[in-house]
Amino acid sequence: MEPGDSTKQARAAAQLRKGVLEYCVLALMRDRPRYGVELLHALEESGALATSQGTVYPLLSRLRRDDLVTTSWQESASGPPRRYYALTDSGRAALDEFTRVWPGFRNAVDAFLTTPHPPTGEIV
Amino acid sequence: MEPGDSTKQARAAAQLRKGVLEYCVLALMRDRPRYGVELLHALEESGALATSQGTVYPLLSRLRRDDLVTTSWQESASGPPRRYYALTDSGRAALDEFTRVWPGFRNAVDAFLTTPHPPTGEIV
DNA sequence: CCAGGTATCTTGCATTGCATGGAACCAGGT
DNA sequence: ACCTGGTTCCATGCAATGCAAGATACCTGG
Repeated sequence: MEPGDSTKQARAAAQLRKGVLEYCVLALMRDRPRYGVELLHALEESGALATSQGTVYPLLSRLRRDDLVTTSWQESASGPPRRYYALTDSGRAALDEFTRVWPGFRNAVDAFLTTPHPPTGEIV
Repeated sequence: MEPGDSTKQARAAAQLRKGVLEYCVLALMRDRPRYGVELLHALEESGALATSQGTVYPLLSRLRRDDLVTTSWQESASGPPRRYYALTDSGRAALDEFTRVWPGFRNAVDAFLTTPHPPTGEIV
């Protein structure tokens, strides 16, 4: 999916990311701290959630503003210092909450897409 | 989930709906035309995608503006006339497109939530 | 005639993904 | 010393979307 793409497929995918990206980023921080470009690459490799710096950095700013993550600078051997993002207790709670809500949501969408909606209405 | 609720759970669910609601509404019209309140009730019964009139009617206006649906007035035996919404060819194409994109997206999110992200990095 | 249920729609706001652009740090070649 | 390219961070402005709140209108029954 190239930048600037505005096909129907791209639009659907872009809208899908809304609200999910935040929690996928939190999930990536679950087992260890991460820095911005690292998160970007991980999302890229997932395929369906590939995005850009212009999306990730404002998102990370919001997470920090809402106290879901804390940050710390760390030297790098191959470039400028990196800002690492780590989950706070609130961040972990938000991730757990999403993990609870997600299956119900996913199944509801699956049902809408696969269940027939008969012309006669459901069991009157 | 009550209106005006602003718990973390409600916020996560609200963001999840973004971009998905449009296609669930299209899916509801797949087998027969529907009118606004009917759609509202169907979403309500699904649980995870319950929403309000203030969301559905602007959405339906957008669908009509983009030629994804056509509308026709029809008398009702128990109230004011109803505006029925039916899929156009473009609407059906958009729904099919989403149906193709959705599984990949769903599986990607599942993977982020359930796959461990080891501290040592993946297979160096 | 008026109260309540059904049905439609508008307005304004907050949130969010994104394109674009900019800045700083480091290593290597010339 | 200079400059090119890779890496890393961030800000600004726009468009799309869900939502609360409010407005309008039709119909039936008391």
